[in-house]
Amino acid sequence: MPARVAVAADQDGPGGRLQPLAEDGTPLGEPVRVRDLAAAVAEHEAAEAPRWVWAATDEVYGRLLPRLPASRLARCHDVKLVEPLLLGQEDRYGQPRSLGAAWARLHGLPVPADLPEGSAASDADQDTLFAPDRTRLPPGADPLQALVAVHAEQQRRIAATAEPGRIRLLCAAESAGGLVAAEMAFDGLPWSAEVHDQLLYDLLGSRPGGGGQPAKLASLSYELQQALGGKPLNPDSPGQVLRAFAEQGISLTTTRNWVLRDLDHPAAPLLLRYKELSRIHAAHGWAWRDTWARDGRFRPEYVVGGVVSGRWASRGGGALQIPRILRAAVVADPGWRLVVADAGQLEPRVLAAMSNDPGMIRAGAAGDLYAGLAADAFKGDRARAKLGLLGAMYGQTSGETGQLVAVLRRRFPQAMGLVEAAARTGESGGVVRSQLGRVCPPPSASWLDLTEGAGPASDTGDDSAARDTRSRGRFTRNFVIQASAADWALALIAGLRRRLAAIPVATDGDRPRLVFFQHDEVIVHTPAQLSDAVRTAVADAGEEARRLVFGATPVQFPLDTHVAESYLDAKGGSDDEDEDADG
DNA sequence: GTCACGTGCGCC
DNA sequence: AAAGGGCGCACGTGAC
Repeated sequence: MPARVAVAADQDGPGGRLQPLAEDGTPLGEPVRVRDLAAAVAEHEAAEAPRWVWAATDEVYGRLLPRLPASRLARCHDVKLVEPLLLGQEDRYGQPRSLGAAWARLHGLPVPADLPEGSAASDADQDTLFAPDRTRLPPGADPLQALVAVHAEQQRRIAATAEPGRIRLLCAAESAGGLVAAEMAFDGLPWSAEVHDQLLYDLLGSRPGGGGQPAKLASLSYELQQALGGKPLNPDSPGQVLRAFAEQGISLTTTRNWVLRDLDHPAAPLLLRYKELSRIHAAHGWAWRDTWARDGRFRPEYVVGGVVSGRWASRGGGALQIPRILRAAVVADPGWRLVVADAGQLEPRVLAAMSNDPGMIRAGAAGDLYAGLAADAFKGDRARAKLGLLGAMYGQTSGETGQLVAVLRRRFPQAMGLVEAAARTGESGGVVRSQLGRVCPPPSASWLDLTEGAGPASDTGDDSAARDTRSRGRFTRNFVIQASAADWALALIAGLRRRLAAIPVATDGDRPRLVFFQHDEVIVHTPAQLSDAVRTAVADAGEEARRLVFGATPVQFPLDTHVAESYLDAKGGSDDEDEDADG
């Protein structure tokens, strides 16, 4: 029985070719041509559940999904997701990642650039040197043979890394993320047009015809204009707003919210309200829904590995920035529930686990890590403890927060030592890694030019070289935490996906589905009667992720899990998810 | 008209 | 007090 099977779909039509492989990528027998690729894949899956090997999950699996049984596929190896992880291991960061690029490198041929993500391949691919699909193979190359060769090479490269076990896990987790992303795009997030409409009506008034301005915005805009002297004013133009305030004798340098909140002038609250509503109208209004949330599902596109830290990015619809107020529109189907789980205080817990700092471990053991920190070092002032710790992880050094960081440095030397070592590595031009070994990008050539000889210790002032150096330090400081949190989250969704698939269901259509993932939070859409099974799956997956990524750490990564009909209800009224631990 | 950029704000 | 990391998106602005 093959451990793996490589898949190449035909350019058009439902057929394709399969090549059984040994675990190390060696072909077992001859490739098999099939007329119905989805049926053949489903048959293999039922028989032996191999790890599927393909050029890119979003394309191959995305096309198979509609024709696969509801049980879908368990595991894959995504060559295009794995390639940049391995390039990072080999000090070759940033090279093109397509199958064609990897194949060209393997053969010492000119390497094709990656196509811009999201563009239709046929549009962007004006040159005729490479395939019209996104594999970027030259026309002479056989896609299946190229896939088999590149995959075997990737397996060899994984084995050649310093810690093959970790990198193998990282590659598997990233590939599993590809499966999840494709399925979430396919299944969509349940979205109630009725609730969304009601929200928009309450906030903005009736939907304007012809894309005009909603009534509430028009009247706010008029009131604002009157409050600022009565001259015509576009509230969306920061320049005009600043000039209008100046004419009222108020000198501002920016119109940011935090400035306006402290401003004692009748125009300030009007402008704040205008900004709030106009943003909802522009970013998540009727036009947004027409485009992204049709037929009861919000279907964004997720970009696995779209952030260098391993976080996902999204393309279109702002999937990872759904405003809190609109979460009321995320509503389960009748008879179904949303199981919403978020990992509270994930990043400080990651820091505690990575650094093994005894004080931080103690602080987290009681449940609320910030409160524990506060009891230990800030006379119980939780807000200051939280501010200080976030400052330490983000690189804040100035102002009051800088002093809080100094307190933390004395009380939690191991934890602070870890982030500060990461910062120093970055400042001196080095790279840092996540817990599973994801490598951060090296500094750019221009960074090296600019900062040459201008080490942070030799700061002569606030010249741009020193600023760039510090900025690089903040980036690497944060990278070790953010990227390791992403490691954990990927392991979480991979394990959760596997457990959800194992939950027995009455009928095929009634399966729990992972429908949302946002850095440290997941939503599962499930038949109501399976809610408890899903809760268990979430908790078990979190525990498994902890063990896989952090080994024997005593640090817990508790998942705050709620079952509800709407996302808003599940999240409660807290305006700070870190505070959820309080109640 | 398109494009790149800056501003500002949503999320983590 | 406003020199904290990572994103995506809409808008205004200025260059072409």
